[in-house]
Amino acid sequence: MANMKEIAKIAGVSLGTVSHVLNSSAPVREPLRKRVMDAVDALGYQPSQLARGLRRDKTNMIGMIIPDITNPFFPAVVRGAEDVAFANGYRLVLCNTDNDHAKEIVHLNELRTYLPSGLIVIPSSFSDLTAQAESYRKSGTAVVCVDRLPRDWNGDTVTADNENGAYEATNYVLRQGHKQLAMIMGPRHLTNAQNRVKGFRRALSERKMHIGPEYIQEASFDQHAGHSKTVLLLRMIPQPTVIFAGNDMIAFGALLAFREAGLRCPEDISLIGFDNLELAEMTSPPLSSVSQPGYQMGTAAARMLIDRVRGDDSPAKHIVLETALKIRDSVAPPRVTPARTAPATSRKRGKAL
Amino acid sequence: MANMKEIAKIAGVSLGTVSHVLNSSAPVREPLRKRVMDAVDALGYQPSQLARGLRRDKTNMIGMIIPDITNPFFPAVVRGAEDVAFANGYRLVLCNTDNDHAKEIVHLNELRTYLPSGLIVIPSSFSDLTAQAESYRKSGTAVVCVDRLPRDWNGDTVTADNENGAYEATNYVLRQGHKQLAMIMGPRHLTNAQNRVKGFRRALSERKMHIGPEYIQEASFDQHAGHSKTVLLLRMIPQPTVIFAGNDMIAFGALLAFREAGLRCPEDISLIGFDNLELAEMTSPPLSSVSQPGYQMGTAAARMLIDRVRGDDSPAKHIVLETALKIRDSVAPPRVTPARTAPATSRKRGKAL
DNA sequence: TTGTAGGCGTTATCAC
DNA sequence: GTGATAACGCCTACAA
Repeated sequence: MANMKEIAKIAGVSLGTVSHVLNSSAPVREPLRKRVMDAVDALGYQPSQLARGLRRDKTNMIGMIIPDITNPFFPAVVRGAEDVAFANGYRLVLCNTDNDHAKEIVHLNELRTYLPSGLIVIPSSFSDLTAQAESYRKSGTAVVCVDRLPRDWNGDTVTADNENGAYEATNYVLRQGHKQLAMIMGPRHLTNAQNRVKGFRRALSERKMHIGPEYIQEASFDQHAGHSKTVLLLRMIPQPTVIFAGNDMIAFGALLAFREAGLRCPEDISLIGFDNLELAEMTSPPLSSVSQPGYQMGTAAARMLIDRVRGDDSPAKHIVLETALKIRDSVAPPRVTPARTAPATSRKRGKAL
Repeated sequence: MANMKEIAKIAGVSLGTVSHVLNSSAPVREPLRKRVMDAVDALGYQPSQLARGLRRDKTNMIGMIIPDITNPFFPAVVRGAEDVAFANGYRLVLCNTDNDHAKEIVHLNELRTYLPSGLIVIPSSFSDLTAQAESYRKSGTAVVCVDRLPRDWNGDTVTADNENGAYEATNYVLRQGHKQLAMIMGPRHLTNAQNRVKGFRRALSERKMHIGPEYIQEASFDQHAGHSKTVLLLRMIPQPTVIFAGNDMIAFGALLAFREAGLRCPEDISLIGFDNLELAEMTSPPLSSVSQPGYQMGTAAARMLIDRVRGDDSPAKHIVLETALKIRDSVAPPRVTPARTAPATSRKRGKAL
């Protein structure tokens, strides 16, 4: 790999001059400048980011930490962040934590030794990310938290309006006449899951409705967990007439459980999700879901981060993006059934009793 | 950030000794060693990967270049690669090319200046990646190509047995009695798409069947393209009774087009995909698809790469992973209809004529 | 077994 | 305007 010294020799100038040309750190007379540029082209020279980073105490990397690249919501966020970062000359270094707190710490620590310009984090838990990130910021590295927030986090954030999204979805379901609602929330310690429950509860209490705590199940944000919690809910009496899934992956799992139980959706039981993944419209039936602008969350986070890197030191910003209810076919009015009795179509129930 | 000099001072030893302790590059007597380790712990010292990389001419990064993080097949491969890389102390730097050749080159060039240990590439096209990668390898950086191969590539590879997978899927469809087949292949220049067509053709020609070239449509590997090519195929006379989609994203688009055209799948028209994404079982109807082990492709690639980094200089290896036909509900025997006439259920056709 | 010193490729500071 | 030169943090001969 060519280096500056070679360029200098070929162009017949000093090393310092090459640097000045490359960084416009000082005006250089045209003929010299041209000779340098020619040599650069001839050798296909690219400055070593390693050396540059070492010297400047900062690289053009932006570290991005996500819980699970396998959940399609996150790639959308990543794409948004990547697009903005790339366009501004930054490169995204992606780290997957697998929702594992320990792995998150390893990544955080190691990433730091690469002196990234900034960090975009979708925390894996409430973690003590705050401490780590604080230390990042002390060393001049910007950090933006996205989607969910760690405990006591007081830096920049980009989130969706989870509470309101859930509130509106719940109201929609209630307007359809449902009385027996259930929710499969995400992990209890994640702020986005918490806020979705909050919206759900608010809609209920505004109508003076109350539901037992067993109708709000906790589950990790994946299909498998969605499936097993749905099985559980279907056994309850009275059986819920609608399930609000904390995210679409959970909803997909629920759909599977319905099918196994011989329940038709939405005739026998309704379902609504959160995220509005691209695939929500492909399922059977097409899933109604609260749309969350993943791509925009990514672009917003990256833009904010880059502003910080470039010197914006205003107080912490909190961007909250709107959600939108996407109505498809998975919610219908409940069947009319005698109170306190589960619908006759529930095969599972027969077994459970 | 603490550095070795500080450690040396606190531990009361020289800088060299610290290095020796950290890298076991020379035996150090226990008391000294302990003092050094204590200082390391006390300061939470982590060696600068930047400086280390500069000095060693190699970092612990593995660059991974993928076409589109948004297609769920790729994240699976990434996860596989990440898991193996992480477990071996390497960090994956993910770059998204957006199927854009120019972006691929930018990433390739820039990544190199970070001196990664190796590169895992899912090429965005037949590109002249070969030239670039050759130059990587000359500088001692291992490169493994996954899923699709660039023209004239003669280095290590990990692919699925695309031809055979397509061959078996086609045979399955033929056994169901279909005579009017169509295929929406992926991009013509991608080797995986080519091989799937090859398998498709082989199955046909073994039964002495012939189909017109207009029944093999080219499309990029996404839902949108799948949709529009399906619309096109549905207008043809005779209308195909089954569509073989080059991948599941295309199949999802086809499903949407069926729905718009008022065609029921599989009663009116059958469909089969490739990849067997997790969501294939969630669609309406659940999609039959050729399963491709994405995660394993990732682990195999990473393992191979790490072996190379560690000195394996045997001749180029080519790992080909088996596919498996996953039968669900999207293929049924064709309707019995008068020859040369499209089924009466095709509304689109009415318009097209 | 420990310590010293040179250099990896840059950039920044300062003479000229 | 241009060109030396000293860091940045680390590793590694080699000397002690």
